[in-house]
Amino acid sequence: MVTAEKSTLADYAKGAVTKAFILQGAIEIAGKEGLEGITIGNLAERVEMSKSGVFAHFGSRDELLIEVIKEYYRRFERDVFEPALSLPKGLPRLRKMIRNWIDVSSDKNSPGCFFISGAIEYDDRPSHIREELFKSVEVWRNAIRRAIKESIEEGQLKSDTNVEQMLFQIYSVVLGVHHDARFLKIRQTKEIANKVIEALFIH
Amino acid sequence: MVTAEKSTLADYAKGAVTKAFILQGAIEIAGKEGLEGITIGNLAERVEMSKSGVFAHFGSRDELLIEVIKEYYRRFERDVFEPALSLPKGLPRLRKMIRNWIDVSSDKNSPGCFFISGAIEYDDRPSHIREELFKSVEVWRNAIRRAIKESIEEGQLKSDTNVEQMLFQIYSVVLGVHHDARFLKIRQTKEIANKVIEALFIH
DNA sequence: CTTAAATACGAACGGTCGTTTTATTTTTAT
DNA sequence: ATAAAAATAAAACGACCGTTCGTATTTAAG
Repeated sequence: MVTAEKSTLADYAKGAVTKAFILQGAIEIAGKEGLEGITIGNLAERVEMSKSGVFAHFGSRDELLIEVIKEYYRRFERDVFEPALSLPKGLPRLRKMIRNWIDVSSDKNSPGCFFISGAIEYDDRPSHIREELFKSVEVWRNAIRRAIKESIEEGQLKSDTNVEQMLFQIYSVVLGVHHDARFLKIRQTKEIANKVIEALFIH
Repeated sequence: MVTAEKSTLADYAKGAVTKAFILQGAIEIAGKEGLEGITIGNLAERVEMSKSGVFAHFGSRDELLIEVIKEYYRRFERDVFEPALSLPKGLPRLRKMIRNWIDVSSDKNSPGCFFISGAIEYDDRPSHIREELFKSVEVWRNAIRRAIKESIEEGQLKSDTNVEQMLFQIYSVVLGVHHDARFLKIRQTKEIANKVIEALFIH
């Protein structure tokens, strides 16, 4: 028998494939019910496995949630950050980052931005989950900081621009988008938000 | 016997006093764990009553949460809105409303703003609780709208001010305050926020 | 003072929670 | 093909969930 099939994608650990499938289900649940809405039970039901089967992949619910956050972070990087890298440093790239972020945060068919919903869920609850979330958020905030600074260096933002204040304003607008689009279900949210962002860059 | 003690505050239904005490405990729990963090069990423990004793005052957990939201709304009105009414119509009053709101949202010793945390908790979950929350938020947003319009009428804001955009910007800033102060625990959040608000009123 | 109503309690219900243990099946490597 | 290892399942655990019921206690009214 020719056993020369060495390392296709499929035989690269059957467990890893299942795990990815479970994480996908978990992200979908968290999109509707929040990270705290993920339970071993409803997740097992969604992926059509036994509770113990799901559980065995993670060892604890905390570890499961941490892996969910890590996976979400990877997707966020892929969908929001990396596509902006094809644009030139400075304002074009910063604009694209924000626009992608707004799209993710307002799209009712995506799970929403876990950085935002998670920040409220783990406001006052010290835990490993909170720490993992905090780490992801900080990486993202640093990416925005860098883009702001590059925009200043390129002469596209005023040289006396307060980076932290600009970051606060950008972050606030996206929080506003998340709120108005998802909770209040206001349709023209994106349009208003884009106007506000543009005004931010003109002054 | 002289039974002429008609209606002091104390004998005005013993049950109402207990109920208020329970709601106070519930608000404290929700401040730390969110509205969904309120359970009959942990609430009963906090107020040192039996589960059934607590339960009897409300008839269902949903009704309990709805009453929590109503009570929170009353306090919000008392602490945030009403104190601003002593200032003249227009920008002074609007400024005070926002300042009070920011104080409530950033103060780590208060339960935080349920309008904000609740909006995320009940993003995608249709329920009576969501409806009650939505109602409260809308009343508050209308109060802000009115104050913005009065500021325009008084000539303190430009006559071509877009009310909905101004509302979006104000709401976004407070969302940012909530986020940065409570999740990120940034200390100078209030200072930055106040600068941003002032900039909003100058242009 | 007596009595009816309001209030609170304790125990139990069926469920779901996260987790553990034991056993079985499926995949992988020799 | 066979043995080792990985993956999944089934069942049960104690804890807590919201809720119900019957009973005791406390309060208010006559």
